[in-house]
Order: sequence, then structure tokens, then C-alpha cells
Amino acid sequence: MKALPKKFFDVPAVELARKLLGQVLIHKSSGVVCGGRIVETEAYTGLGDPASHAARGPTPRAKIMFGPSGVAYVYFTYGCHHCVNVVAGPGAEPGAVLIRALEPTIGLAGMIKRRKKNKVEDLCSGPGKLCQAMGIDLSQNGWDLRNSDLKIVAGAALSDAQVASGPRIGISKATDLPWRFYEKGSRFYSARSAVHKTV
DNA sequence: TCAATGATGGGCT
DNA sequence: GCCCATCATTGAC
Repeated sequence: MKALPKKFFDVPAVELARKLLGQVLIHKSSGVVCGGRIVETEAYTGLGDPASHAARGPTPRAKIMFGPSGVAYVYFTYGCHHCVNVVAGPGAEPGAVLIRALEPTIGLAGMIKRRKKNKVEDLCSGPGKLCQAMGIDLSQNGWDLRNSDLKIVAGAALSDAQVASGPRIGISKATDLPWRFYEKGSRFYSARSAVHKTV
């Protein structure tokens, strides 16, 4: 399993969102490893994107999006869910990519235990679900995704023919931007409604 | 099968 | 005090 080069992450969020499809997210906690192929992402940029946490400038929470690319940005929402993002570049340009869904490939038993669900399709098919399945919470915020226990390694890159895009989900601003990217034909998408809208 | 709804807590104005 | 980049459960068809 090969680590990705720094320059892989040091690109604008929209470009990184597409490139992350097919790469593998891995988390090791207390000796147990789990992870999966990234099959769905969303791009969030900076000041020009009202749906982005960075839209109002580098607040205490969002300032990590203004820092170096290739680190994790984890936040807590709706009172009970965590979401993982990958900070994008280039340089200090604000931006991040939300990881919306994984195809579980490593450590399924541990994820089933944490999620209390038996179906593989229910383990990581949503940003909150995959964090719960992989044991990701605020303590992973700011970790280096190239060299820590939470990392992204090289998988098989997808060809353009395998990638589709559409509007982002679950937001109320800038819903017209086609900044959601996903693998065509995957069984592991997040929202049901999303599948209907974008086919 | 699908729409409606409650749980629940931190960040920001 | 209000807003949320969510999920599981409920109850109607």
C-alpha cells in the first residue's frame, strides 16, 4: 500500500474530489485496521462558496481549511454525527473535500461491530455512517493523511468513464454547483434520494 | 417503498 | 437563539 505524494493533495478542492475516487481511506485504532475505497465525495472551496465552512473566513473551526493540504478536517454536526474532509490546496488556498461514502474493504468485522449493522451496504454509505464505522471523531482532526494512523493510500484510479458528477447533497446554499463526484454503478452511495436525482 | 420526524451538541451572529 | 455538509425510526400507502 503506497502513500500518495504531497502534490496529489495540493490541488483545488474540485479537482481533488474527483481524484480521490478509487483511493483507499484507512484508520488504525488500538491495533485494529479498517478502511475502504472512496466512492463518493463533495468539494467545498473558500470565500466564493456559501455552503463551505470556510465561506466566512478562517474562524477557529474552519481555519484548518486555510492551512496545508493533505490533512484531515473532522467536524461534528446535527448533534450526533461526525464528518471527515480532506483539506485541499493549492498552497494556503482554502478548500476541502467531504468524503461521503466508502466501499468497505478492510476490517469489516470491526465496522459491523461499531455500526451494529450486518449489511455491508449500510456500513459506510454516508458521511456520518463511515465515521461511526471507522471510529473517527474530533480527536482525528488535523491528522496528516499521508503519515498517521488515519491515512489515504493509492488505490486504482478511476477513468473518466467511471465517474459521474451532480449537485451536492444536504445543503441549502449553492445547490446548483455539480461538485459531488461518485463512481458510476456503485452499490455504496449515501442518500437514497441522491441516487434517484442523479441517474 | 417513501415521506416525515426527533435526537442532540457545537459553532457562529 | 438559530443553524447545520445526518441518521434511524416511524407510520402511511
